[in-house]
Amino acid sequence: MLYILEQHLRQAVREHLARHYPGLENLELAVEISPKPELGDFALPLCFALAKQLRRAPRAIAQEWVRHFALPAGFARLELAGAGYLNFFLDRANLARKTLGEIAAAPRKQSQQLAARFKGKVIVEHTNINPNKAAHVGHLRNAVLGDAWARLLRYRGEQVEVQNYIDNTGVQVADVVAGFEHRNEIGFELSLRQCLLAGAQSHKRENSFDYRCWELYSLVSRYFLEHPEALAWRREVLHALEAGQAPLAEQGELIAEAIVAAHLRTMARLDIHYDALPCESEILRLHFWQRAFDLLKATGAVYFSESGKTQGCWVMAQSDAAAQAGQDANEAGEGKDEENREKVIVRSDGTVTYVGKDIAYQLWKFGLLGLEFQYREFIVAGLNYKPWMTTHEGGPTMPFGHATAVFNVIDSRQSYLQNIVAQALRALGHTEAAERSFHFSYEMVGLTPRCAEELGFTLTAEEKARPHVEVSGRKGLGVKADDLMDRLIQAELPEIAQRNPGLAREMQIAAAERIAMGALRYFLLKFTRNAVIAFDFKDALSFEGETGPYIQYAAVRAGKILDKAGYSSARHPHENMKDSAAEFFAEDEFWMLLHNTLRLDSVVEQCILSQEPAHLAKYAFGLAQAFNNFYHRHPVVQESDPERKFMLLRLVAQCRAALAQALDLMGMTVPSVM
RNA sequence: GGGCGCGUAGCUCAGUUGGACCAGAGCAUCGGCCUUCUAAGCCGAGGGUCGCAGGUUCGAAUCCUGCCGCGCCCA
Repeated sequence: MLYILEQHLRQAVREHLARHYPGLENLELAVEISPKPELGDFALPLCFALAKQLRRAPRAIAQEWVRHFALPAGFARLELAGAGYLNFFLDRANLARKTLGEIAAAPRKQSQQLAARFKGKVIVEHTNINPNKAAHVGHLRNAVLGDAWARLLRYRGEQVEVQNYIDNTGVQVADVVAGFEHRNEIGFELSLRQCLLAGAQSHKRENSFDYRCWELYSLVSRYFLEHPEALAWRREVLHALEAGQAPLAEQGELIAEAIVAAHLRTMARLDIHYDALPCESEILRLHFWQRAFDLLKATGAVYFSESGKTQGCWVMAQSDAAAQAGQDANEAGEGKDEENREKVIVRSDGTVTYVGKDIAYQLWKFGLLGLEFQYREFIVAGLNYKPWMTTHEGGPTMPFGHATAVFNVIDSRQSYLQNIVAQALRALGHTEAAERSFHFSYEMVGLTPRCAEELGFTLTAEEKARPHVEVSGRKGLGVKADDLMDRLIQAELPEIAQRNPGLAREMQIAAAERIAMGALRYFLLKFTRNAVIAFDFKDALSFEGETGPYIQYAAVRAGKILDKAGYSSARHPHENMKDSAAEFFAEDEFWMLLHNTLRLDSVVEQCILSQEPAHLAKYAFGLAQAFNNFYHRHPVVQESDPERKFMLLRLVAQCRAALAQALDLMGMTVPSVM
């Protein structure tokens, strides 16, 4: 609600500017939430900017505003404060009557106030884990960020499609195929068949197929380091994968599918789902790449290199300035800096690089390739939904792709490659698509040296001195996603059992899972995207302070009060508030709390504009803090004045709803008990 | 060599497009609060030359320049 009021205020201010300060109506408008109730609800430092333009004292200008500005509906008054601040006060009682209960009891998937910005479909691509080993905590950050982003966009009213790209013909899968083929040399005891069977039959984590492959992958990687001649295995497998040659290609498919299934189950534990699973194998076999290559050649975006290091390769002209700035590729390339570089797209042996395939994929996402995938339902045991996976064996086409905007959730190390993809779109004349290709980048998750050692790895003195060490699938160094979730649940279960001894075991487990997943998701969302997370079990396993459970706890407490008081919004309709609202919300404490709950849409908008879900995390925590504070000061159920008690209950209901909504946007749920 | 990001309390991090009391939160430390709607909580205390040096501005943690340190990417 505050979002709409803010928009109305902006509109009114603009009109006032146009009428009384012609030529200045396009001045940037900063609208702030006032820090204290005495200073109103919104604050505008506008007069300082006007003072600069008009060369007059800001206070004098502010006085003119106080005299002449016509307040929009919902506002009570305007005051001048400080050296020239304009403080706007809302009509509290009026707003309370309108807004209490505005946030529905059950979380909404879409805001009533916010409208979509993009004209068509928005694709969010995230997760994208190489299907050759178990997911680790770094992958979790990607998926949790991507999922929260998709939820925010949907709430904003966007039509969102979530894709998870499967690189099933790459080096990483090849290495695992080679590992199984040569398991005797590298010292791995089980065959592919045995691993698959054991994984299907056993419930033990260590027997699961993705865990076995994690182990195998690090074994084979180490073997390659010690026996470089063995890299011939990889080349052989890679070739077979790209050509679709049995039996190696079949093994690759088997492995990749089993691992993708595992990843989907892992992510489903966090309530993360995907609409489509486009596979690299289809990019190749359905000749997506060939089409993209033809387009790139026809426009001269890529050319055959006749000499130098890149001789025999198809390359794309590339200058650092262009790659980094993105926009002005041509200008930068022709500047003084002659040092243009060439990015290899097709190697001299005819194989296409990852970027090449990525260009084809990106073109397809925008519907600019002129080719479509075929799909099959990807059925996974124990999964509560069926995503569509691309296939080369025939199947229906689906209305995937054809987006007007694309967000690629990929860590910041790949920003160079992402820029090349955007540059390729531009070179093909698709400037709009290039501008609507967003690299939703984030920093990696590293491990604190202490954490790495806890996992049984010995570090060099140099590594120990670093703030964090990099997770490495090749080294097998990392915290597996399922392990982490298991540990969180394991830590939580005794806690919930102790607090709710009478509760049925299944209910205890369900609550423990919700809390554990909430803790994990919040932990990964509270950092801003460009902060490196130095992972440590101590912080990640915490349930106190700035954590997901803290927020869930506040929501559960609020629910408990409402239950105890037998409150339902149906029994106490808001129209009946009458004058009690004015009296009640004259108290700053209550007003500030209501005000806080009404900020949700503004916060979502801020998240969208800055592409930063962490703002929502901070907001939810702050709201939980405010509610806890209120909770301790006001024993609602004991309140003797019935009119006041109803007002308190309405406020509690409002807080509960706002907390639940904020949690839902982060992919978290409110447990039934805590 | 080029590019991107970071540097804020002992530790981990926030800090909207520069703005109101010359900085906030969590953790950790210390001290209080459970016969009351759950103490996963609340209240309080200590703790910061916002990396350093200049500049722009009525006003800078925030913008510009240079330097130092760390991380990542490209060649």
